[in-house]
Amino acid sequence: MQAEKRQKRIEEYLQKVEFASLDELSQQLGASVSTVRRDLTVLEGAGNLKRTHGGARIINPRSDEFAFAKRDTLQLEAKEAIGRACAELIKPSQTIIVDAGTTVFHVARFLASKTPYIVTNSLPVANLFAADNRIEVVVSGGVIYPRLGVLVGPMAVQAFSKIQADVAIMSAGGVTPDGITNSHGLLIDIQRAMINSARKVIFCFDHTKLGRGSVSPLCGLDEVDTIVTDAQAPKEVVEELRLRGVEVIVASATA
Amino acid sequence: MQAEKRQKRIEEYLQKVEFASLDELSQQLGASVSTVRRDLTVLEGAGNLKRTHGGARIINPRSDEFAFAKRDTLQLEAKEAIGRACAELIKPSQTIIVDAGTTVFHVARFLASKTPYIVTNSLPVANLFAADNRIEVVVSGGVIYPRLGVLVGPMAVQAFSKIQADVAIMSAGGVTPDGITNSHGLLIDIQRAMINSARKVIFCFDHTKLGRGSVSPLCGLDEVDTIVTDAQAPKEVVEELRLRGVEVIVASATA
DNA sequence: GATGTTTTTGCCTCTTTTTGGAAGATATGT
DNA sequence: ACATATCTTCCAAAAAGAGGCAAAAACATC
Repeated sequence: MQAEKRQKRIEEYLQKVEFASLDELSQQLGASVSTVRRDLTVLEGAGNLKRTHGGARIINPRSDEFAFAKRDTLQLEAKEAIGRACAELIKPSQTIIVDAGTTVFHVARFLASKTPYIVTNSLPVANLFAADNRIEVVVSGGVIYPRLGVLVGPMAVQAFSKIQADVAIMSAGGVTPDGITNSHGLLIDIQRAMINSARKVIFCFDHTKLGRGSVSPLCGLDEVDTIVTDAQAPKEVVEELRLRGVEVIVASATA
Repeated sequence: MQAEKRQKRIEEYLQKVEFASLDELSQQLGASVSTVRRDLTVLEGAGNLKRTHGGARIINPRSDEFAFAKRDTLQLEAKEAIGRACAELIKPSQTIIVDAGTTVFHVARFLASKTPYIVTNSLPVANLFAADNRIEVVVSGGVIYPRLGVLVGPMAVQAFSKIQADVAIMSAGGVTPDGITNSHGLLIDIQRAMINSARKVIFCFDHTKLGRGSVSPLCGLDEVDTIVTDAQAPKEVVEELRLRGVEVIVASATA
């Protein structure tokens, strides 16, 4: 792996765990301890890290598990596969609600060819289509939730309550047979408004989220029409979801 | 495959993943590593890439910004001077309406230190502060007007009608002793709402806009408190504006 | 359509950089 | 103070870059 890539992954990893030992990092990156040591020296010079005995600590801990990393190389293929598969479910010229979150962002990337009418509260998604004058994009109002680039608050809720859409493409913290959960309470109201305003509800989950629960309940499976996930999804969870009447699409990672 | 096409694809690919190794690119393009190496040398010369050992990285990872922010080197110094001068008029923690447009965008760049509370309908401005969790930014809803990255339509008008701000920082197509005019009819309703909601109205005009008229009238000079312009502004127009009771600040281009 | 020229491409070799490990020095905890 | 763990420094191996060269492709000319 290349030095830059490795160093970026060190930063990303530390962003999540705040502190990591050299062995841990070495294992995480598949590089030797010496190499990690050298990388840390460089990164410390850049100022984002602080080395400690036996490891490193992030200087500015913004440990937000959902932080939107635009260049989220982690599981990029899986997310692209999900994006492609989910975009295929959309018919041309439909009105589509697009949720925030990295997984849904990757869906949006494949939507352009459908010339959809898009309603979103995600700044990254809005930016994606902003320069494209074939596509009409409505941005909900709201307060920017930093790092995520989502618009939240009553303005956002109201914006989604007032509309009618063909499809809502959404994501959340986790899904179990008991329903879908999310960790950000602020988002729940908005997502509920999205679900209520859409005739069809599609959720996108990468495999790490299947079978996983999160803090706040968002909705039951009966409110979900389709779930799109990637090929590494545990089969038993997929089966369980299908038994509950949800259409589950497993996207294969073909290029 | 042709060199140009290949190089374009390299850029596109790097746009997605930020870094890529030579092997990765070679495989992605179906060309040999040597060829990719040569392409990267060319692209690096063009300035969009930076080569690293074993791969390459895009130079400007914030490519989601709008075209205007980058290619706007025209009168960059003048606009920066205006931006700095205008930002000085703002007191810490004020509520500020920030209009769309390149000139105002440059003001926004200097606002961060005032930790203002910002309300805007400009996506570029929203993006500017999206990652900064010290600053609260409210985005008006609306339909994206492509190319400019402005949110327009009734949602936007309503958003500004409902609020109360300390200052509105605005821009328009031109200003004459008869008043301020703008070319985009869609924007007029929104700008009028901004003016009505703000206790103090500041307009920023680079010198090319002084004394120039545009299509639709926006407001009279009596509704404007302050105009900020750059050092190349024609003196007679500045005088004329001052005679009509407007405070005119001429920003000097000092770094 | 054939032929000669120019450009591009892929491979080879040589040099430079990076990597992983080992040995000794330094720090940490009991 | 001792044992252990961690850091620094150095070196050989591996990976990557640079430049040269011949084959292939593209281009131009007739």
